[in-house]
Amino acid sequence: MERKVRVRFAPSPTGPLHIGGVRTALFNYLYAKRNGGEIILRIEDTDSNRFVPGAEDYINEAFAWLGIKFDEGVREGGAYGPYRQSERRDIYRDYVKRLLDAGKAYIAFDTPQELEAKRSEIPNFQYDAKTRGGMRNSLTLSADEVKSLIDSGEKYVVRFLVEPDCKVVVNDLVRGEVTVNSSVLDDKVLYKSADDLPTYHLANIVDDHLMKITHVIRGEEWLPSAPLHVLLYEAFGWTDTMPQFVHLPLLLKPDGKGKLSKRDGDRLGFPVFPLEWKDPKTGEISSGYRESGYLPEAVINFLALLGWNPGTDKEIMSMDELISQFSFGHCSKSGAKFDFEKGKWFNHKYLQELPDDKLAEMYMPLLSAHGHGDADPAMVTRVVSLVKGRINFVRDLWEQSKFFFEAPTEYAEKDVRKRWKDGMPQIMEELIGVLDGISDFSSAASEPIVLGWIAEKGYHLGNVMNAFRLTVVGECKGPHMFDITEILGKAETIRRIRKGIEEIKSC
RNA sequence: GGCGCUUUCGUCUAGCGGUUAGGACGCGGCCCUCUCACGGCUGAAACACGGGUUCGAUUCCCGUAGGCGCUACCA
Repeated sequence: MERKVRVRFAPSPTGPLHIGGVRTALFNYLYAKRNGGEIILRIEDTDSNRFVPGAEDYINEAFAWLGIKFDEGVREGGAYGPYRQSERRDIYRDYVKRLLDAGKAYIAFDTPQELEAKRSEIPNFQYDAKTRGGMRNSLTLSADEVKSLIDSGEKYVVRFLVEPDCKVVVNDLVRGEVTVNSSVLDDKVLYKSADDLPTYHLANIVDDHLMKITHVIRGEEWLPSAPLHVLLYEAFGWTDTMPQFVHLPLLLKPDGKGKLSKRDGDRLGFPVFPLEWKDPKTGEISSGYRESGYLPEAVINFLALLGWNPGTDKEIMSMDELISQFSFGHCSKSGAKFDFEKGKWFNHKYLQELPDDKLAEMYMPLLSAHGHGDADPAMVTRVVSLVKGRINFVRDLWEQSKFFFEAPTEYAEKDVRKRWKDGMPQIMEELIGVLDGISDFSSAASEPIVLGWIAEKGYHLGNVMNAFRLTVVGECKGPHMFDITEILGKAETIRRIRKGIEEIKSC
Protein backbone atom coordinates (compact mmCIF):
# COMPACT_ATOMS: atom_id res chain seq x y z
CA MET A 1 0.00 0.00 0.00
CA GLU A 2 1.28 3.42 -0.95
CA ARG A 3 1.68 5.58 2.12
CA LYS A 4 1.45 9.33 2.04
CA VAL A 5 4.94 10.79 2.00
CA ARG A 6 5.91 12.14 5.42
CA VAL A 7 9.40 13.36 6.16
CA ARG A 8 10.93 15.09 9.11
CA PHE A 9 13.76 17.42 9.91
CA ALA A 10 14.98 16.72 13.42
CA PRO A 11 17.59 19.15 14.73
CA SER A 12 18.86 19.20 18.27
CA PRO A 13 18.75 22.60 19.92
CA THR A 14 22.43 22.73 20.78
CA GLY A 15 23.17 26.04 19.09
CA PRO A 16 22.47 27.87 15.86
CA LEU A 17 21.33 25.78 12.90
CA HIS A 18 24.30 24.95 10.70
CA ILE A 19 24.01 25.68 6.98
CA GLY A 20 24.50 21.94 6.31
CA GLY A 21 21.44 21.31 8.45
CA VAL A 22 19.54 23.87 6.44
CA ARG A 23 20.47 22.02 3.27
CA THR A 24 19.22 18.75 4.77
CA ALA A 25 15.96 20.42 5.78
CA LEU A 26 15.62 21.89 2.29
CA PHE A 27 16.01 18.50 0.60
CA ASN A 28 13.41 17.08 2.98
CA TYR A 29 11.11 19.94 2.13
CA LEU A 30 11.62 19.66 -1.62
CA TYR A 31 11.03 15.92 -1.60
CA ALA A 32 7.91 16.19 0.53
CA LYS A 33 6.39 18.96 -1.57
CA ARG A 34 7.36 17.30 -4.82
CA ASN A 35 5.40 14.24 -3.75
CA GLY A 36 2.45 15.99 -2.18
CA GLY A 37 3.62 14.97 1.27
CA GLU A 38 4.18 16.53 4.64
CA ILE A 39 7.23 17.71 6.51
CA ILE A 40 7.53 17.66 10.25
CA LEU A 41 9.87 19.65 12.47
CA ARG A 42 10.85 17.59 15.48
CA ILE A 43 13.08 18.92 18.21
CA GLU A 44 15.53 16.29 19.38
CA ASP A 45 16.47 17.59 22.79
CA THR A 46 17.49 14.32 24.37
CA ASP A 47 20.88 15.60 25.44
CA SER A 48 20.18 17.71 28.48
CA ASN A 49 23.88 18.56 28.81
CA ARG A 50 24.09 20.25 25.47
CA PHE A 51 20.79 22.08 25.54
CA VAL A 52 21.21 25.73 24.59
CA PRO A 53 18.46 28.21 25.42
CA GLY A 54 17.22 30.14 22.42
CA ALA A 55 18.32 27.54 19.91
CA GLU A 56 14.81 26.31 19.22
CA ASP A 57 13.54 29.82 18.56
CA TYR A 58 16.50 30.37 16.30
CA ILE A 59 15.59 27.30 14.26
CA ASN A 60 12.01 28.49 13.82
CA GLU A 61 13.08 31.98 12.86
CA ALA A 62 15.65 30.70 10.39
CA PHE A 63 13.14 28.57 8.51
CA ALA A 64 10.60 31.36 8.52
CA TRP A 65 13.18 33.62 6.89
CA LEU A 66 14.16 30.96 4.35
CA GLY A 67 10.58 30.26 3.36
CA ILE A 68 10.56 26.62 4.46
CA LYS A 69 7.21 25.91 6.04
CA PHE A 70 6.57 22.89 8.19
CA ASP A 71 3.24 21.08 8.25
CA GLU A 72 3.68 19.84 11.79
CA GLY A 73 5.90 20.80 14.66
CA VAL A 74 6.12 22.40 18.07
CA ARG A 75 4.74 25.70 16.77
CA GLU A 76 2.56 24.30 14.01
CA GLY A 77 0.96 21.59 16.11
CA GLY A 78 -0.30 18.37 14.54
CA ALA A 79 -1.85 15.03 15.26
CA TYR A 80 1.38 13.25 16.20
CA GLY A 81 2.74 15.45 18.98
CA PRO A 82 4.33 16.34 21.19
CA TYR A 83 7.07 17.28 18.76
CA ARG A 84 9.70 17.93 21.40
CA GLN A 85 11.37 14.70 22.47
CA SER A 86 11.89 15.83 26.05
CA GLU A 87 8.09 15.78 26.32
CA ARG A 88 7.84 12.18 25.18
CA ARG A 89 9.66 10.46 28.05
CA ASP A 90 6.73 8.20 28.93
CA ILE A 91 6.44 6.99 25.36
CA TYR A 92 10.11 6.03 25.19
CA ARG A 93 10.00 4.31 28.56
CA ASP A 94 7.15 2.17 27.34
CA TYR A 95 8.97 1.12 24.18
CA VAL A 96 12.19 0.41 26.02
CA LYS A 97 10.24 -1.87 28.33
CA ARG A 98 8.86 -3.75 25.34
CA LEU A 99 12.38 -4.46 24.14
CA LEU A 100 13.45 -5.48 27.61
CA ASP A 101 10.48 -7.82 28.00
CA ALA A 102 11.14 -9.36 24.63
CA GLY A 103 14.76 -10.00 25.56
CA LYS A 104 16.02 -7.73 22.79
CA ALA A 105 17.62 -5.31 25.19
CA TYR A 106 19.22 -5.62 28.60
CA ILE A 107 20.19 -3.62 31.63
CA ALA A 108 23.83 -2.65 32.19
CA PHE A 109 25.31 -1.26 35.38
CA ASP A 110 28.80 -0.44 34.15
CA THR A 111 29.70 3.09 35.12
CA PRO A 112 31.26 5.56 32.72
CA GLN A 113 34.49 5.16 34.68
CA GLU A 114 34.44 1.39 34.31
CA LEU A 115 33.84 1.69 30.59
CA GLU A 116 36.60 4.25 30.30
CA ALA A 117 38.95 1.84 32.08
CA LYS A 118 38.04 -0.97 29.68
CA ARG A 119 38.67 1.21 26.68
CA SER A 120 42.12 2.25 27.79
CA GLU A 121 42.95 -1.27 28.89
CA ILE A 122 41.75 -3.13 25.80
CA PRO A 123 42.51 -1.74 22.34
CA ASN A 124 39.40 -1.37 20.17
CA PHE A 125 37.14 -2.30 23.03
CA GLN A 126 33.53 -2.58 21.99
CA TYR A 127 30.53 -3.49 24.15
CA ASP A 128 29.18 -6.40 22.10
CA ALA A 129 28.57 -10.15 21.93
CA LYS A 130 32.26 -10.82 22.55
CA THR A 131 32.63 -8.62 25.61
CA ARG A 132 29.23 -8.27 27.25
CA GLY A 133 29.79 -11.53 29.14
CA GLY A 134 32.57 -9.87 31.11
CA MET A 135 30.58 -6.80 32.08
CA ARG A 136 28.10 -6.02 34.84
CA ASN A 137 24.70 -6.44 33.23
CA SER A 138 21.45 -8.36 33.45
CA LEU A 139 22.95 -11.03 31.21
CA THR A 140 25.81 -11.81 33.57
CA LEU A 141 24.12 -11.07 36.89
CA SER A 142 21.34 -13.17 38.42
CA ALA A 143 17.81 -11.81 38.44
CA ASP A 144 18.05 -11.33 42.20
CA GLU A 145 21.30 -9.41 41.94
CA VAL A 146 19.83 -7.18 39.24
CA LYS A 147 16.75 -6.53 41.33
CA SER A 148 18.66 -5.66 44.46
CA LEU A 149 21.03 -3.42 42.51
CA ILE A 150 18.10 -1.53 41.06
CA ASP A 151 16.33 -1.36 44.40
CA SER A 152 19.44 0.05 46.03
CA GLY A 153 19.31 2.91 43.55
CA GLU A 154 22.22 1.80 41.37
CA LYS A 155 22.25 3.70 38.08
CA TYR A 156 21.88 1.66 34.92
CA VAL A 157 21.43 2.03 31.19
CA VAL A 158 19.50 -0.09 28.74
CA ARG A 159 21.54 -1.58 25.92
CA PHE A 160 20.36 -3.06 22.65
CA LEU A 161 21.28 -6.72 22.26
CA VAL A 162 22.91 -7.11 18.85
CA GLU A 163 23.09 -10.65 17.53
CA PRO A 164 26.53 -11.22 16.05
CA ASP A 165 27.36 -12.26 12.51
CA CYS A 166 24.13 -11.26 10.83
CA LYS A 167 23.97 -9.54 7.48
CA VAL A 168 22.28 -6.16 7.85
CA VAL A 169 21.18 -4.36 4.71
CA VAL A 170 20.32 -0.70 4.57
CA ASN A 171 18.48 0.37 1.49
CA ASP A 172 19.41 3.89 0.57
CA LEU A 173 17.73 5.84 -2.21
CA VAL A 174 20.92 7.53 -3.33
CA ARG A 175 23.50 4.92 -2.44
CA GLY A 176 21.71 1.67 -3.12
CA GLU A 177 22.21 -1.26 -0.78
CA VAL A 178 24.71 -0.83 2.03
CA THR A 179 25.58 -4.07 3.76
CA VAL A 180 27.39 -4.59 7.05
CA ASN A 181 27.97 -7.48 9.38
CA SER A 182 26.23 -7.02 12.71
CA SER A 183 29.40 -8.04 14.53
CA VAL A 184 30.93 -4.65 13.83
CA LEU A 185 28.03 -3.03 15.65
CA ASP A 186 28.10 -2.54 19.41
CA ASP A 187 25.32 -2.94 21.95
CA LYS A 188 24.28 0.68 21.75
CA VAL A 189 22.88 2.42 24.78
CA LEU A 190 19.19 3.06 24.13
CA TYR A 191 18.32 4.65 27.43
CA LYS A 192 20.66 6.82 29.44
CA SER A 193 20.94 6.86 33.20
CA ALA A 194 22.58 10.26 33.27
CA ASP A 195 19.53 12.28 32.30
CA ASP A 196 16.81 9.63 32.30
CA LEU A 197 16.22 10.10 28.58
CA PRO A 198 16.62 7.82 25.56
CA THR A 199 19.52 8.19 23.16
CA TYR A 200 19.04 9.49 19.65
CA HIS A 201 18.77 5.97 18.25
CA LEU A 202 15.83 4.83 20.31
CA ALA A 203 13.93 8.10 20.26
CA ASN A 204 14.47 8.44 16.55
CA ILE A 205 13.09 5.04 15.63
CA VAL A 206 10.13 5.26 17.98
CA ASP A 207 9.18 8.74 16.83
CA ASP A 208 9.62 8.04 13.14
CA HIS A 209 7.40 5.02 13.54
CA LEU A 210 4.75 6.79 15.60
CA MET A 211 4.79 9.84 13.35
CA LYS A 212 4.40 7.63 10.29
CA ILE A 213 7.57 8.86 8.63
CA THR A 214 8.07 7.32 5.19
CA HIS A 215 11.49 8.74 4.28
CA VAL A 216 14.41 9.44 6.57
CA ILE A 217 16.50 12.04 4.77
CA ARG A 218 19.58 13.05 6.71
CA GLY A 219 23.30 13.73 6.48
CA GLU A 220 25.83 11.07 5.59
CA GLU A 221 27.24 11.13 9.11
CA TRP A 222 24.30 8.91 10.03
CA LEU A 223 25.06 6.19 7.54
CA PRO A 224 27.20 4.14 9.97
CA SER A 225 24.35 3.95 12.47
CA ALA A 226 21.69 3.16 9.89
CA PRO A 227 22.23 -0.63 10.25
CA LEU A 228 21.54 -0.27 13.97
CA HIS A 229 18.32 1.53 13.11
CA VAL A 230 17.31 -1.23 10.73
CA LEU A 231 17.92 -3.75 13.52
CA LEU A 232 15.76 -1.68 15.85
CA TYR A 233 12.88 -1.65 13.37
CA GLU A 234 13.21 -5.43 13.19
CA ALA A 235 13.31 -5.76 16.97
CA PHE A 236 10.08 -3.79 17.27
CA GLY A 237 8.49 -5.73 14.45
CA TRP A 238 8.04 -2.65 12.29
CA THR A 239 9.89 -3.75 9.18
CA ASP A 240 6.82 -3.47 6.97
CA THR A 241 6.59 0.26 7.60
CA MET A 242 10.29 0.96 7.93
CA PRO A 243 11.08 4.26 6.20
CA GLN A 244 13.22 4.57 3.12
CA PHE A 245 16.66 5.91 4.00
CA VAL A 246 18.44 8.69 2.16
CA HIS A 247 21.91 9.76 3.29
CA LEU A 248 22.93 13.06 1.78
CA PRO A 249 26.54 13.95 0.97
CA LEU A 250 28.16 16.33 3.43
CA LEU A 251 29.10 19.96 2.96
CA LEU A 252 32.87 20.24 3.13
CA LYS A 253 35.33 23.01 3.96
CA PRO A 254 36.14 25.27 0.96
CA ASP A 255 39.85 24.73 1.51
CA GLY A 256 41.58 22.01 3.48
CA LYS A 257 39.89 18.92 4.74
CA GLY A 258 36.87 17.88 6.69
CA LYS A 259 33.29 18.92 6.92
CA LEU A 260 32.26 22.51 7.06
CA SER A 261 32.31 23.80 10.60
CA LYS A 262 31.47 26.89 12.59
CA ARG A 263 35.10 27.93 12.66
CA ASP A 264 35.44 27.98 8.87
CA GLY A 265 33.07 30.87 8.55
CA ASP A 266 35.05 33.04 10.92
CA ARG A 267 38.31 31.98 9.37
CA LEU A 268 37.37 32.45 5.72
CA GLY A 269 34.99 35.34 6.13
CA PHE A 270 31.60 33.97 5.18
CA PRO A 271 28.60 32.88 7.23
CA VAL A 272 27.87 29.26 8.04
CA PHE A 273 24.59 30.07 9.73
CA PRO A 274 21.36 31.35 8.21
CA LEU A 275 20.89 34.02 10.89
CA GLU A 276 23.29 35.84 13.12
CA TRP A 277 23.75 34.07 16.42
CA LYS A 278 24.95 35.31 19.74
CA ASP A 279 26.16 32.60 22.07
CA PRO A 280 24.22 33.06 25.31
CA LYS A 281 27.17 31.87 27.39
CA THR A 282 30.21 33.44 25.78
CA GLY A 283 28.51 36.34 24.04
CA GLU A 284 30.42 35.39 20.91
CA ILE A 285 28.70 36.45 17.70
CA SER A 286 28.57 34.32 14.58
CA SER A 287 27.52 36.00 11.35
CA GLY A 288 24.43 34.95 9.44
CA TYR A 289 23.38 35.02 5.80
CA ARG A 290 20.47 37.32 6.55
CA GLU A 291 22.62 39.92 8.28
CA SER A 292 25.30 39.62 5.63
CA GLY A 293 22.89 40.85 2.99
CA TYR A 294 21.78 37.62 1.39
CA LEU A 295 18.34 37.19 -0.08
CA PRO A 296 16.70 34.02 1.27
CA GLU A 297 15.82 32.94 -2.27
CA ALA A 298 19.48 33.10 -3.24
CA VAL A 299 20.54 31.02 -0.24
CA ILE A 300 17.91 28.41 -1.04
CA ASN A 301 18.91 28.24 -4.69
CA PHE A 302 22.61 28.01 -3.85
CA LEU A 303 22.08 25.29 -1.26
CA ALA A 304 19.80 23.27 -3.50
CA LEU A 305 22.56 22.96 -6.08
CA LEU A 306 25.08 21.66 -3.57
CA GLY A 307 24.66 17.94 -4.01
CA TRP A 308 21.75 18.07 -6.39
CA ASN A 309 21.05 19.26 -9.92
CA PRO A 310 17.96 19.31 -12.11
CA GLY A 311 19.63 17.30 -14.86
CA THR A 312 19.69 20.37 -17.10
CA ASP A 313 21.92 23.45 -17.32
CA LYS A 314 19.40 25.54 -15.47
CA GLU A 315 20.83 27.07 -12.30
CA ILE A 316 18.59 29.94 -11.30
CA MET A 317 15.47 28.35 -9.90
CA SER A 318 12.70 29.48 -7.60
CA MET A 319 11.48 27.30 -4.75
CA ASP A 320 8.53 26.18 -6.88
CA GLU A 321 10.81 25.22 -9.74
CA LEU A 322 13.09 23.33 -7.36
CA ILE A 323 10.10 21.46 -6.00
CA SER A 324 8.84 20.49 -9.41
CA GLN A 325 12.28 19.26 -10.50
CA PHE A 326 13.47 17.54 -7.35
CA SER A 327 14.37 13.88 -7.17
CA PHE A 328 17.00 11.78 -5.45
CA GLY A 329 18.04 10.37 -8.81
CA HIS A 330 19.98 13.57 -9.37
CA CYS A 331 21.63 13.70 -5.96
CA SER A 332 25.38 13.27 -5.88
CA LYS A 333 27.04 10.81 -3.56
CA SER A 334 30.23 12.61 -2.67
CA GLY A 335 30.71 15.60 -0.40
CA ALA A 336 30.55 19.10 -1.84
CA LYS A 337 33.11 21.74 -0.98
CA PHE A 338 31.39 24.92 -0.02
CA ASP A 339 32.10 27.50 -2.76
CA PHE A 340 31.41 30.87 -1.27
CA GLU A 341 32.15 32.74 -4.52
CA LYS A 342 29.33 30.94 -6.23
CA GLY A 343 27.06 31.88 -3.37
CA LYS A 344 27.85 35.53 -4.02
CA TRP A 345 27.02 35.07 -7.68
CA PHE A 346 23.60 33.68 -6.80
CA ASN A 347 22.92 36.69 -4.63
CA HIS A 348 24.02 38.99 -7.45
CA LYS A 349 21.61 37.28 -9.82
CA TYR A 350 18.69 37.51 -7.42
CA LEU A 351 19.42 41.16 -6.69
CA GLN A 352 19.14 41.92 -10.42
CA GLU A 353 15.69 40.36 -10.48
CA LEU A 354 14.39 42.71 -7.80
CA PRO A 355 12.33 45.73 -8.93
CA ASP A 356 14.31 48.96 -8.63
CA ASP A 357 11.95 50.54 -6.13
CA LYS A 358 12.15 47.46 -3.93
CA LEU A 359 15.94 47.55 -4.03
CA ALA A 360 15.84 51.27 -3.30
CA GLU A 361 13.71 50.55 -0.28
CA MET A 362 16.29 48.06 0.97
CA TYR A 363 18.97 50.68 0.41
CA MET A 364 17.29 53.35 2.53
CA PRO A 365 18.49 52.21 5.98
CA LEU A 366 22.04 52.26 4.68
CA LEU A 367 21.57 55.70 3.18
CA SER A 368 20.19 56.95 6.45
CA ALA A 369 23.23 55.60 8.24
CA HIS A 370 25.32 57.75 5.93
CA GLY A 371 23.22 60.79 6.69
CA HIS A 372 21.04 60.74 3.59
CA GLY A 373 17.80 59.45 5.01
CA ASP A 374 16.03 62.41 3.44
CA ALA A 375 16.90 61.37 -0.11
CA ASP A 376 14.03 61.41 -2.58
CA PRO A 377 12.78 57.82 -3.12
CA ALA A 378 12.32 58.40 -6.84
CA MET A 379 15.89 59.65 -7.13
CA VAL A 380 17.21 56.69 -5.11
CA THR A 381 15.29 54.31 -7.33
CA ARG A 382 16.86 55.88 -10.40
CA VAL A 383 20.33 55.66 -8.81
CA VAL A 384 19.78 52.03 -7.93
CA SER A 385 18.76 51.21 -11.49
CA LEU A 386 22.05 52.62 -12.72
CA VAL A 387 24.40 50.80 -10.37
CA LYS A 388 22.72 47.56 -9.37
CA GLY A 389 24.50 45.57 -12.06
CA ARG A 390 27.74 45.90 -10.16
CA ILE A 391 26.66 44.74 -6.71
CA ASN A 392 26.62 41.37 -4.97
CA PHE A 393 25.00 42.70 -1.81
CA VAL A 394 22.70 45.55 -0.91
CA ARG A 395 25.51 47.00 1.19
CA ASP A 396 27.66 47.36 -1.96
CA LEU A 397 25.21 49.99 -3.15
CA TRP A 398 26.85 52.71 -1.07
CA GLU A 399 30.32 52.19 -2.47
CA GLN A 400 28.87 52.17 -5.99
CA SER A 401 26.61 55.18 -5.66
CA LYS A 402 27.88 57.44 -2.89
CA PHE A 403 28.93 60.11 -5.41
CA PHE A 404 25.27 60.68 -6.19
CA PHE A 405 24.85 61.90 -2.64
CA GLU A 406 28.19 63.45 -1.79
CA ALA A 407 30.70 65.37 -3.88
CA PRO A 408 34.10 63.69 -4.01
CA THR A 409 36.56 64.92 -1.41
CA GLU A 410 39.52 63.18 -2.94
CA TYR A 411 40.47 62.07 -6.40
CA ALA A 412 41.93 58.72 -7.40
CA GLU A 413 45.62 59.33 -7.90
CA LYS A 414 45.98 56.82 -10.68
CA ASP A 415 43.18 58.39 -12.69
CA VAL A 416 44.45 61.90 -12.05
CA ARG A 417 47.84 60.93 -13.39
CA LYS A 418 46.30 59.44 -16.49
CA ARG A 419 43.54 61.94 -17.26
CA TRP A 420 44.34 65.29 -15.64
CA LYS A 421 46.90 66.46 -18.19
CA ASP A 422 48.26 69.96 -18.64
CA GLY A 423 45.62 72.23 -20.02
CA MET A 424 42.77 70.14 -18.71
CA PRO A 425 41.66 72.72 -16.11
CA GLN A 426 41.25 75.15 -18.97
CA ILE A 427 39.11 72.73 -20.96
CA MET A 428 37.02 72.07 -17.86
CA GLU A 429 36.42 75.80 -17.59
CA GLU A 430 35.13 75.71 -21.14
CA LEU A 431 32.96 72.71 -20.28
CA ILE A 432 31.35 74.69 -17.50
CA GLY A 433 30.41 77.29 -20.06
CA VAL A 434 28.94 74.70 -22.38
CA LEU A 435 26.95 73.02 -19.61
CA ASP A 436 25.73 76.31 -18.29
CA GLY A 437 24.16 77.01 -21.65
CA ILE A 438 22.13 73.82 -21.70
CA SER A 439 18.53 74.32 -20.68
CA ASP A 440 17.33 70.70 -20.80
CA PHE A 441 19.83 68.88 -18.58
CA SER A 442 18.47 65.42 -19.27
CA SER A 443 20.90 62.75 -20.40
CA ALA A 444 19.37 62.51 -23.85
CA ALA A 445 19.40 66.26 -24.46
CA SER A 446 22.73 67.22 -22.90
CA GLU A 447 24.88 64.42 -24.27
CA PRO A 448 24.82 65.43 -27.96
CA ILE A 449 25.58 69.03 -27.02
CA VAL A 450 28.68 68.18 -25.00
CA LEU A 451 29.85 65.57 -27.47
CA GLY A 452 29.30 68.08 -30.29
CA TRP A 453 31.41 70.66 -28.50
CA ILE A 454 34.25 68.15 -27.99
CA ALA A 455 34.18 67.14 -31.64
CA GLU A 456 34.01 70.74 -32.83
CA LYS A 457 37.02 71.68 -30.73
CA GLY A 458 38.88 68.60 -31.81
CA TYR A 459 39.47 67.50 -28.24
CA HIS A 460 40.22 63.94 -27.28
CA LEU A 461 36.90 62.42 -26.29
CA GLY A 462 38.27 59.97 -23.76
CA ASN A 463 40.50 62.49 -22.05
CA VAL A 464 37.83 65.16 -21.71
CA MET A 465 35.08 62.80 -20.60
CA ASN A 466 37.31 61.12 -18.04
CA ALA A 467 38.53 64.38 -16.63
CA PHE A 468 34.88 65.43 -16.42
CA ARG A 469 34.13 62.15 -14.66
CA LEU A 470 37.03 62.65 -12.32
CA THR A 471 35.62 65.95 -11.07
CA VAL A 472 32.12 64.58 -10.62
CA VAL A 473 32.76 61.03 -9.36
CA GLY A 474 36.27 61.29 -7.96
CA GLU A 475 37.56 58.44 -10.06
CA CYS A 476 37.16 56.97 -13.51
CA LYS A 477 34.37 54.53 -12.97
CA GLY A 478 30.61 54.42 -12.75
CA PRO A 479 27.55 54.58 -14.98
CA HIS A 480 27.04 56.58 -18.15
CA MET A 481 28.28 60.13 -17.46
CA PHE A 482 25.20 61.99 -18.61
CA ASP A 483 22.90 59.77 -16.57
CA ILE A 484 24.88 60.88 -13.56
CA THR A 485 24.72 64.57 -14.38
CA GLU A 486 21.02 64.38 -15.13
CA ILE A 487 20.42 63.17 -11.58
CA LEU A 488 22.89 65.63 -10.06
CA GLY A 489 21.48 68.57 -11.95
CA LYS A 490 23.22 71.47 -13.61
CA ALA A 491 24.14 73.46 -10.52
CA GLU A 492 25.71 70.55 -8.66
CA THR A 493 27.52 69.32 -11.75
CA ILE A 494 29.10 72.70 -12.38
CA ARG A 495 29.91 73.11 -8.71
CA ARG A 496 31.81 69.82 -8.75
CA ILE A 497 33.78 70.74 -11.86
CA ARG A 498 34.84 73.99 -10.20
CA LYS A 499 35.77 72.10 -7.05
CA GLY A 500 37.80 69.70 -9.16
CA ILE A 501 39.66 72.48 -10.92
CA GLU A 502 40.49 73.89 -7.50
CA GLU A 503 41.53 70.69 -5.82
CA ILE A 504 42.95 68.32 -8.38
CA LYS A 505 46.66 68.76 -8.65
CA SER A 506 48.04 67.40 -11.86
CA CYS A 507 51.00 65.11 -11.56
C1' G B 1 43.42 0.84 13.76
C1' G B 2 38.29 -1.13 12.44
C1' C B 3 33.80 -0.40 9.55
C1' G B 4 31.25 2.21 5.83
C1' C B 5 30.67 5.87 1.97
C1' U B 6 33.11 8.27 -2.00
C1' U B 7 36.52 9.77 -6.54
C1' U B 8 34.91 14.01 -14.09
C1' C B 9 38.27 21.00 -15.10
C1' G B 10 40.81 24.93 -9.00
C1' U B 11 35.24 24.60 -7.23
C1' C B 12 29.83 22.91 -8.03
C1' U B 13 28.49 19.46 -11.61
C1' A B 14 26.20 16.93 -16.70
C1' G B 15 27.33 12.14 -18.50
C1' C B 16 23.86 6.47 -16.90
C1' G B 17 29.27 1.43 -23.13
C1' G B 18 30.61 4.44 -28.85
C1' U B 19 30.38 12.36 -27.10
C1' U B 20 35.17 17.20 -30.56
C1' A B 21 33.66 14.87 -22.36
C1' G B 22 28.74 19.72 -21.84
C1' G B 23 27.26 23.83 -18.34
C1' A B 24 28.12 27.21 -14.14
C1' C B 25 31.47 29.95 -10.55
C1' G B 26 36.35 31.81 -10.61
C1' C B 27 40.54 33.16 -14.04
C1' G B 28 42.45 35.21 -19.16
C1' G B 29 41.17 37.52 -24.00
C1' C B 30 37.89 40.07 -27.42
C1' C B 31 33.49 42.98 -28.40
C1' C B 32 30.39 46.90 -26.42
C1' U B 33 32.22 51.77 -24.44
C1' C B 34 33.86 58.47 -22.01
C1' U B 35 35.58 54.96 -17.33
C1' C B 36 34.48 50.90 -14.20
C1' A B 37 30.97 47.27 -14.13
C1' C B 38 26.91 44.52 -16.56
C1' G B 39 26.07 41.90 -20.92
C1' G B 40 27.65 39.07 -25.43
C1' C B 41 31.49 36.10 -27.62
C1' U B 42 35.74 33.38 -26.57
C1' G B 43 40.31 30.83 -24.24
C1' A B 44 42.97 27.85 -20.68
C1' A B 45 41.26 23.98 -17.44
C1' A B 46 39.00 17.33 -15.75
C1' C B 47 37.55 11.45 -16.45
C1' A B 48 43.08 9.35 -9.55
C1' C B 49 45.97 4.76 -10.76
C1' G B 50 46.29 -0.58 -12.05
C1' G B 51 43.88 -4.82 -13.55
C1' G B 52 39.77 -7.17 -15.71
C1' U B 53 34.60 -7.66 -18.64
C1' U B 54 33.60 -6.01 -23.69
C1' C B 55 34.44 -5.22 -30.63
C1' G B 56 34.72 -0.73 -27.57
C1' A B 57 35.35 1.86 -21.34
C1' U B 58 34.75 8.32 -18.14
C1' U B 59 30.57 4.89 -17.84
C1' C B 60 30.25 -2.14 -15.42
C1' C B 61 33.42 -5.40 -11.85
C1' C B 62 37.89 -6.06 -8.64
C1' G B 63 42.09 -4.03 -6.40
C1' U B 64 45.37 0.25 -5.00
C1' A B 65 45.73 5.20 -3.65
C1' G B 66 43.36 9.72 -2.09
C1' G B 67 39.15 12.11 0.26
C1' C B 68 35.10 11.96 3.84
C1' G B 69 32.23 9.98 7.82
C1' C B 70 31.42 6.90 12.08
C1' U B 71 33.77 4.36 15.93
C1' A B 72 30.22 8.24 23.53
C1' C B 73 25.15 7.18 28.81
C1' C B 74 26.29 13.65 21.61
C1' A B 75 23.12 14.21 18.10
